[in-house]
Amino acid sequence: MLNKIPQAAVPRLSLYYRALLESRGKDYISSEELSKLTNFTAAQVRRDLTYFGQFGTPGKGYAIEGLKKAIVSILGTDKNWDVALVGVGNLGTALLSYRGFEQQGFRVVCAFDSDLRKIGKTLEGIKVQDTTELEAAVKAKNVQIAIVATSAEGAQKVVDILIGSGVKAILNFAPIRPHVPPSVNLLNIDLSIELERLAYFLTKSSG
Amino acid sequence: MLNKIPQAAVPRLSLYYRALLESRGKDYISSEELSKLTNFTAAQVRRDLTYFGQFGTPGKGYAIEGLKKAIVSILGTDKNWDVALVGVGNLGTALLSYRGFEQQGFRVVCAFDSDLRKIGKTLEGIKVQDTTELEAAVKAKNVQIAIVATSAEGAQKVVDILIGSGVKAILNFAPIRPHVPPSVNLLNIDLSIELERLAYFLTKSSG
DNA sequence: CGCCCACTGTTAAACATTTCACAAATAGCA
DNA sequence: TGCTATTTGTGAAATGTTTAACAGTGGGCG
Repeated sequence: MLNKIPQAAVPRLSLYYRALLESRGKDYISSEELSKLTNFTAAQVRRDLTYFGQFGTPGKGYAIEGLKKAIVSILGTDKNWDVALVGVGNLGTALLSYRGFEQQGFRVVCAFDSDLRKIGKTLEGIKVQDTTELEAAVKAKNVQIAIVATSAEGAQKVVDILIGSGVKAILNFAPIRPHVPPSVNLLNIDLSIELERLAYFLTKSSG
Repeated sequence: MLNKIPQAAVPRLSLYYRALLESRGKDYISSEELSKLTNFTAAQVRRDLTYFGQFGTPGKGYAIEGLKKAIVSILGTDKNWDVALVGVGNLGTALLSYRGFEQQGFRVVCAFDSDLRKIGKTLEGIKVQDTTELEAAVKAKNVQIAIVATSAEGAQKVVDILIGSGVKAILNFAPIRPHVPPSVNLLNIDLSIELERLAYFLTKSSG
């Protein structure tokens, strides 16, 4: 397997997993069936799966339980990850109460804000700390993942501190593209840009 | 201009625009300078811009104000868009109070939920209506854009109603991939999948 | 006006991803 | 065991995107 894995194959793997969850009551599923459930082509399903290994049985298809276990192990969602949350505004608070985190093995273990009115409050069982304590706390707890939900202004500084504290992956909601070294995994969720994409599509199709 | 525009070029256009906002005090900017501000290559900057037209002056670069106006017009963020919000849970509420919407010409004009405890409440000046009123309200106000922030369970049904009511673009936060006809623009922001991508990157790099 | 310089716009090449088509492999059955 | 029906896994082709290289264009200046 010298082939490099296309970035886009990883989220598709997640979608295959979801489709498998809906396929109760059967032992095997074919790439054809998986393609119908996910709206990808059968060829792509097979190709994608072979990027990560060989999971199928010719003539039968993929053993559903085995494939589910394989995907969970590839994605790493069978492990537990401690997460630091920086920025407890509207979005940060919503993320704190998002139930999906724990289902995927993510546990928010500390939260930070620079707003004095928020520091000291307890949300979802987590006490909000001053951002000045960020580095010490992240190092002490050996946190590897951080979620940045601050304003654009503070975000790069927060990211720098996080990286200096040993964080290896960042999910960034602030509307900037922070600079990070290649060793750090950065994923941007940028609402402004998604809105502009929508506006573009609408403008194009409706004049 | 027979070339088709790569999907990924549109969000890059948004990022170029952001860089231009930071470039006060100059009249012209070169593709080289833009590339440094955005971390793309200069060739890509030029290529991307020509997908949408010819904006530069050889020997000088791009007129900043003119390019800003052009991008705004291409993206359609100079227009005003009325938006319907479905699902006023933690995330929906956070989105309602997100200030970025109005800056980009998006105005949430109605909000819906099926939870009786939320219906009738007023959030950010918007009175939450029962989801049963969705179709009538969207038709009456001729809303073209909807944000879906419901749970996975209700999402497809909500999307069907929205499309039946004339909505042309949907920003979906629910963790499913709704089926929509090709005429409708669907954009998924899927937190679960982003988390799994992060987990994958971490698993790969740290064993 | 004509030359030079800086920079764009574009053609061609490189690279990446997806689709196609089929050989190889397994299960099931006689 | 040998044959057939399925369905995988994968080379090769098609498609799509990015990068590289440079011809052409406009502006500034003598």
